[in-house]
Amino acid sequence: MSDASAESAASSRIAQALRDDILNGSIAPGQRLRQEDIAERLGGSRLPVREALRILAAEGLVQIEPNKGARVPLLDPGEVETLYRMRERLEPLALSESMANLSSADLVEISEIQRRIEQGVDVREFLILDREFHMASYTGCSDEHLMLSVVRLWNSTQHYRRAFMSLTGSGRAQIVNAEHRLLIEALERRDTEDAELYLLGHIRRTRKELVRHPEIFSTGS
Amino acid sequence: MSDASAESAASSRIAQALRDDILNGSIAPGQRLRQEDIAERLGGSRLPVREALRILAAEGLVQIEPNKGARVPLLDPGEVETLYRMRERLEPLALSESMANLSSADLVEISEIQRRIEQGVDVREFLILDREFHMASYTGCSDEHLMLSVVRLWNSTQHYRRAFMSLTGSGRAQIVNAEHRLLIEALERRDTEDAELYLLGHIRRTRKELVRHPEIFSTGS
DNA sequence: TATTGCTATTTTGGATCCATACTTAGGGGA
DNA sequence: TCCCCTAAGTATGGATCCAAAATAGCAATA
Repeated sequence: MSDASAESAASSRIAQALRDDILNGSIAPGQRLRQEDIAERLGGSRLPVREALRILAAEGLVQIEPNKGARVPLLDPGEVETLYRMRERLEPLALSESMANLSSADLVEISEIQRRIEQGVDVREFLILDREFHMASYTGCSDEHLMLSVVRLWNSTQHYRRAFMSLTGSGRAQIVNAEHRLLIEALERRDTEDAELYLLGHIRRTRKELVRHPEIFSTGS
Repeated sequence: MSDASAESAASSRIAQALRDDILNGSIAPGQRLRQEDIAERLGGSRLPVREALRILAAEGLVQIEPNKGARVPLLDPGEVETLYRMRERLEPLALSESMANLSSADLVEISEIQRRIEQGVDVREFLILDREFHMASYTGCSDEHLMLSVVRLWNSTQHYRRAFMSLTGSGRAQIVNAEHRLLIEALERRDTEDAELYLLGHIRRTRKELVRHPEIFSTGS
């Protein structure tokens, strides 16, 4: 996951390590990130750690308060709901920008990811594959600003997606699979309008499910 | 513009100074930002300058390449068009989130800004007032993520807005004023649907005008 | 016993110095 | 004359040290 990019810069390497830790749940929201601890744990001095924290702050993965240090943001239900509303608006745009450039090989890969989702239903695995599925559908979108915004939204909500899945199990798998299948079919028909609509519905339904489970947001650790 | 915020942190102070310079056009897109120059010009050592550049990179005002330093991004027409499409999707959302919390005093202030726009039509002044107008309409939106995204979009496109206005003059002032008036009237009626629609149309029409003037993007400096 | 104020420790912010990578100018060869 | 290669110069990345701010703990008083 990390050896593909040029591993030269120390700050990038540290940022990548912290990013992984935050996204896979090793570092929980609300947790404070002390510069010296990170420097000792990941190697290097405190300076590249500070740069790394700035990089992550730009991605919305940590927030920095002057003289108080960095911590993983702890979001309330309203904030997550707004982040999902932003996804509803931006991701259909990313999809429409992507569709014209999607090769048939891309479509095959998307279908392959969905096939794997329908086989193994481990929560941890689902989170990874579901993200891969949607990101694969955006591979044709070459605009960096737009894709960075989309990634930011996924990053910021990753923890609450995992909390939701861990809580409810994979009971909603059938619905998700149906939505993904409809999306794939629209992509194969090259129907931008339908694809945007299915994607909007998919995200919106997920948002409504999330807000019905406020217990996700209890600081239970 | 800058003495209101707490002037304590050096990196924040430097970031604010650079932000002003970039947004008002003193530093042009494509221009390289040498750390030592900035440190000497604004006071302090190179370290807070590096932090400041990271802050600005998070806002999309500069881009940092490893071992190659920071420069103001030089966008092509396609990128600006996509940024405007993002605005079309996100800003109506920010407006709808804002409207429920807009006081009548807020509405008065918005009208006051528009009144000033219709009086003085200097290009530099228009850019400031137009931005104030729209930001004032979002004051009721308390979501930081959403507002940060909106500000990022305005920042990234600021230079091209100025280039467009400088080129075409204020010939389109009548259309802009009409659109602003329609928006204000919808806000006063507390009609979220209409307000979103007017705002979408306003941004979309601006986008179409921008893409009709590719000469804005010629690197004429 | 609870609260408030002071002190000591921890942690972040900033400055200076060194190493490394890029840039550019100059010279040599085809 | 043009291109490429080399080397000097310049700019960024990183480490260590020092200063300032915040946090936590302790004590004293109401």
